[in-house]
Amino acid sequence: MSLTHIQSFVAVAEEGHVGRAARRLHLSQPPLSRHILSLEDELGAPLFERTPRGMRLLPAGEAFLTHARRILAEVDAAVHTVRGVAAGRPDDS
Amino acid sequence: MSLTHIQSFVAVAEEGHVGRAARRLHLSQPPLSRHILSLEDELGAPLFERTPRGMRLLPAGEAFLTHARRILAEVDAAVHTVRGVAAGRPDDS
DNA sequence: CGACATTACGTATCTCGTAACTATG
DNA sequence: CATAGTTACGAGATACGTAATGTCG
Repeated sequence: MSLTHIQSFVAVAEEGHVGRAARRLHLSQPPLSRHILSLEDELGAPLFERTPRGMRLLPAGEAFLTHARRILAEVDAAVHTVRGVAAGRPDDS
Repeated sequence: MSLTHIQSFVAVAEEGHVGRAARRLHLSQPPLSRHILSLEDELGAPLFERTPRGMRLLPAGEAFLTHARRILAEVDAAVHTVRGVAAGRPDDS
């Protein structure tokens, strides 16, 4: 599992379509589709239901989405905190 | 930044040596050293002070360590939650 | 057949490990 | 000169994009 896969998952969950999420991420559909499949494979469970209209979150996907957002937010916070501390600002982690 | 880099950082922070952390991660020194350098490059600030005895955390590194542990714990929680939900257990995220 | 996702496949990029190098007490 | 980290470099693994292939209403 990589941060890239997690970002891809969040984009697909929010857009409901692989194609639309791909445009948002400046990526083509196939790699993005592979990110999701690889994530599902690694977790051992499907996260989306495939419909002719696109991708709909399954309960496992909803659960993962909550954590995924927290992970990405934490990464962001880490970056900002380190830059702040390195610049001499007090640590607000 | 990747989860691998973050795991590498935590191992080096905890061991205080690249070489020892590399053994713990079943990796050789050079890739591990590169993970740290690449992290520092991406964050725009050094995280460790290099001493003849090994690596000592700088304040920016201490700040990053807190977040890094939180990120890895959150990833772990995500995996367990998804597996639980997929197995029909209620979501305790 | 239209609107999607997925698979095939070749190329570019990344990442590893071995070996060589650098630095410091 | 011993002990640490870093840089060079070639080989194997990854990940991209284009094109082809499902799949389902």
